[in-house]
Amino acid sequence: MSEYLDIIFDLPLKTRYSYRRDEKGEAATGKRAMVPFGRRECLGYIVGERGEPPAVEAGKIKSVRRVVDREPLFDGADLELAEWMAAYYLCGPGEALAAMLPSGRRAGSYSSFTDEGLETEGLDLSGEQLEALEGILGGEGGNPEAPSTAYLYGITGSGKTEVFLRSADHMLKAGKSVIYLVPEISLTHQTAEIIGRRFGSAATTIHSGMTGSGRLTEWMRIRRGEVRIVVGPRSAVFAPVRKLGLIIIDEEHDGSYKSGNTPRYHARQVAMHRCSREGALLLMGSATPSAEAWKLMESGVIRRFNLTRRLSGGALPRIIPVSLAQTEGCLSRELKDEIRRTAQMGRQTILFLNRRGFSYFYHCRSCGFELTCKRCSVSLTYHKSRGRALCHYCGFETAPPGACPRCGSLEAGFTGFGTELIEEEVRKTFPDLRVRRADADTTTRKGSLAEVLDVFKAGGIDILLGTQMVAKGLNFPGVRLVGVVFADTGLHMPDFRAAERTFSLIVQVSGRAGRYFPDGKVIVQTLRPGDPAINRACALDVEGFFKAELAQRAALGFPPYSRLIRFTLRSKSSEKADKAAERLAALARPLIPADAEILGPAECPIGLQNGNYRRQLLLRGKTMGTLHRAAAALLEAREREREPQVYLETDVDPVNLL
DNA sequence: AGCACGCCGACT
DNA sequence: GTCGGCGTGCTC
Repeated sequence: MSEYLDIIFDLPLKTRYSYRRDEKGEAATGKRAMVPFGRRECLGYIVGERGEPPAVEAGKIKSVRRVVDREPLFDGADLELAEWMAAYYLCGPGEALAAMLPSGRRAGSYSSFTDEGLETEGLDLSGEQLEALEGILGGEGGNPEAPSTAYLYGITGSGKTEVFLRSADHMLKAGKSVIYLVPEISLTHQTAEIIGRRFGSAATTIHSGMTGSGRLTEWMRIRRGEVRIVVGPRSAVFAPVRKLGLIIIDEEHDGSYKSGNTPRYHARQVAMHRCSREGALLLMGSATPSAEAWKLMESGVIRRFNLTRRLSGGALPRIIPVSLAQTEGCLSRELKDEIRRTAQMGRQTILFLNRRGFSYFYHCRSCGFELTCKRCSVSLTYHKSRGRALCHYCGFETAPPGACPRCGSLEAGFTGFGTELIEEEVRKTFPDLRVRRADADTTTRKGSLAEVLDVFKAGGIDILLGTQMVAKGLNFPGVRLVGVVFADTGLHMPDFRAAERTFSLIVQVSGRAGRYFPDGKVIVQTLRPGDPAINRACALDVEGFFKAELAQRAALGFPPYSRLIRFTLRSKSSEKADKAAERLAALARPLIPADAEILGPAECPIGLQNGNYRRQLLLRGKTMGTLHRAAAALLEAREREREPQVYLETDVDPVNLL
């Protein structure tokens, strides 16, 4: 009966293409097929079947080569989700579908647990935990048929995981399925192990590193309802579980929930959409929520549950901000003393270096003045080639002052820190201690990070120098001291989320110290000892931080008080990039509604990457609806006049503005 | 995104 | 005289 199949591709195309099907065939929707497309063979997704030929010349219609799958990979609900994603993230529906499916892109591989779950119950819950659990599962009016969004806000070590597990258990017992999201890399494995022990063969993990021949198999098991709890990183939000009852987002603030390539979806956004669509509960948790989540909690849209006490006897560490202003080099007297003392006690130190790279910011050694944009309140970045300081949001530029504009001191200028420098100094200062570095550069080989961490755990390292990767959720009982070498790095990023990231990083990192002893210590080195974000982090004052931060965001009109869509232009030629950016802005101007505006075009904070010159244009508006319409119209207008050798990337709700 | 078709410069 | 640059248009 249905002689034709409608197919979409993992390409930036909106169009569905119709093909004559091979045989009469059985149901094909939801399967993949190899088809001739242009002058090549492509794998496409069958999204529909039709009896009538499509409205194109009959001669153009080609035939399906072969249908690849025996069973469908996706159903109508999945397709609907893909279509929603395409509209929301301004990509092709096929691209969205490809990101959702296990075979598409690098969506990760799946592996199941074989043993039966044995540890059905964990420890007894504390009063706080119990109260939170009841509140979460009860819903506002105690109505489980109208679930909502809940947030478990609790300090590190306060037992969020156990509440997550109990919530999951509750849903499983009610016959529903659960998706449990964890940040990429470090946490996946630990959590997967716990879940595997607890729920046995009803559970599955998705880990992103491995490749397996049977990775579709687990996907199919989930679809058939044989697996009812799935643990994994952001792509696991698409797991095709039956009767979705709950999505858990652990460490909700974590940046890895936002995809770095097209479609640049945010797992939290997708989870919200899925949950409201499928009538499921969304449960997030963190010690340092994102500003977005915090605002929603304040306004009551998200129900908040607090965990305020650390379990397992560990006290919160003392967090001490230390000024670097008078320090030669990068290790303060206080930090050196404390490292020595810690080593003498036979315990360990983690020195935390946040991201390296281009933190060249204008700083006065005398009065601490820093050069920022008046309009955007982000650091101005020095541009060597032209000798100017620029704002990467609005494009404002100025000549860098020779003397400090505030106090007139000549000890002012652009400075920055590098990781190699720090490592060298640490080794020189402590020649007798065992020092190891664990960052992206030194641990590129798979398993080499795990090796370093194992050695560290076994006590074979005195000082671990690490980046983000050691900050997340890892527990090392031997650690007494955590040193944040230069807390300001994040603050100097020309990004309106700089303070939020810095704050959350310090709080998260401090959670690594003294988890099992009462004498944990954290030293936070900074050039801005008076900085409110740093001070509030040291005081673990999350409420105070967000009160100030949200007021600031509101005043400057940044998220969560507005929405953003970012367009990035890339080209080998800086002239072409500039021209394309100007052209894009010109196209955008007449399309922008009254309640929205264009920021830029400006050079991206990372203005040259891999030989590509990068420019950006931001669309900012009160609501996403009007922004979406403008952005869609802009993309359509641009399609008509192609810019050669210039690539355009679209990012809805950008998290990183680098 | 690919991939071919097509129209202008320096090479066996 | 051709090889090859990359601009532009299409893919059922």
